[in-house]
Amino acid sequence: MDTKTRILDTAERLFAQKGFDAVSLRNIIASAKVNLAAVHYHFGSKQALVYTVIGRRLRPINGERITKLAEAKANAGRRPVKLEFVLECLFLPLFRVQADPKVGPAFSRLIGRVLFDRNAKLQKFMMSELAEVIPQFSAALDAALPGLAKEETDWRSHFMAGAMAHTLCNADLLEKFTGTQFDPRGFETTVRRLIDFIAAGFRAKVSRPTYQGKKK
Amino acid sequence: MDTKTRILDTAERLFAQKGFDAVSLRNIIASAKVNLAAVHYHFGSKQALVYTVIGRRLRPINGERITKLAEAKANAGRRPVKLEFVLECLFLPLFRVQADPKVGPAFSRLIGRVLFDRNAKLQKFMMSELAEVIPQFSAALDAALPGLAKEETDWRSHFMAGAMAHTLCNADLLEKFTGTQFDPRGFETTVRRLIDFIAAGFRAKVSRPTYQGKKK
DNA sequence: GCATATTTGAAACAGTCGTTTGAATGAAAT
DNA sequence: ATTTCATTCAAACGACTGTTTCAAATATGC
Repeated sequence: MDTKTRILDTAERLFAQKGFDAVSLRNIIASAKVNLAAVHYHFGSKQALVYTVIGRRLRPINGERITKLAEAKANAGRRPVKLEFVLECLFLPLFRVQADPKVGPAFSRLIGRVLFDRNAKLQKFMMSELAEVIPQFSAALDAALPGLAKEETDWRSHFMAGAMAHTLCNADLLEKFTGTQFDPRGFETTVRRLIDFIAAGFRAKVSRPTYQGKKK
Repeated sequence: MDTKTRILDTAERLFAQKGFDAVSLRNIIASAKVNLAAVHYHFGSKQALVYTVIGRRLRPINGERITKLAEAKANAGRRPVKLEFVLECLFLPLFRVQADPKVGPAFSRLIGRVLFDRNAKLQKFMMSELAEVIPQFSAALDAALPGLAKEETDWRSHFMAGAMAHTLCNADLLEKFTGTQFDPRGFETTVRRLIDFIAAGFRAKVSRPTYQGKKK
């Protein structure tokens, strides 16, 4: 395996375990058994390495998400895609990499971590990576939830993002807090549980609606 | 104000903004206008400072959570406490500090951040701080959800934790992703929205139950 | 084979990190 | 007034950070 991908794979693994800031380039090159300068030669900077690590996996995932949603739209005809199907298009491509032996559970952790990372540049990068996905799925959710105020849909999408990110990168905490153990191979079950939960949350009755006039 | 609390307040604010690792002691002492050695004099180490920052706010919150749950139990008599009330006991004490002018939105961000921080020692500290809260609320949730398998309850608690943490510490992302803006004073509305969503999620029908024999 | 790129290598760069030291200060107690 | 204690201060410690430099090694094209 060439130096470049050895760096990428090792960085992915270590970043997923400890986070971007906690892992130094020297940690990576020691584990990957390459020279320190190789990182800057191939990637230019640590920041660029981070982007590359994220991008090479996230781009295909986001592509698959959009393809699947387009298929679902085509199958649904004029009717909106059912909420559960929208969520499946969003979750399955992402969680499937957990079971991919070439990738393993490392990357999905990493993605969850990015969502919670407070780094202006990293957030900007992530936003640009999601530039297609967000509006498409946001529209699909709105269509699947007729009658729900946009503000409520937005908040519930926010809750969804939190549940998803937490499930992705802190699966080990489930065991720690509750004793129930996590099986990364059974990602279909995880996604099924997540969809059950999130879909019901989206469909929940708004108990005390916000006064409409408050919105500016 | 004395040096010790000035350090604590400043550290809390900066930690909430950028995270524990991203903020150096020199950042803190510069902003707090105290001497560098004062941190080690009063707290011993950065790690101990982190624990103190978290503990001084989290302890009262967890106390209030348990008190409120005990009250709700007393009011409910022999019947289990309604799910929404359990969630309210869990969320309200935590989200209320957002509106406290003495505390501000900084700390709630910080708590959300801790949940997602991958630091073995910090996680251990957090577990010890939640040693009372977790089993009590776990039992209350189980009681409020008769018939739901423990494994499902655990997973849904996990989803809840993610949604809660994300809402606490990444409220600004809501605006970034959706355009809907966040008002920290309206924490009751936020909690109401969160409870609507989470309660419905907990009550969702299990679409394809896991084969019981699989559990080892 | 030789010249030309491309890729690696060891070493050093300037900077920041948490922590420690020991002297200077302040207030309180005798 | 003097001793005693708690607190503050400037300075330095060694270790680590991302990045750069430039020579050595390797591969590529002719």
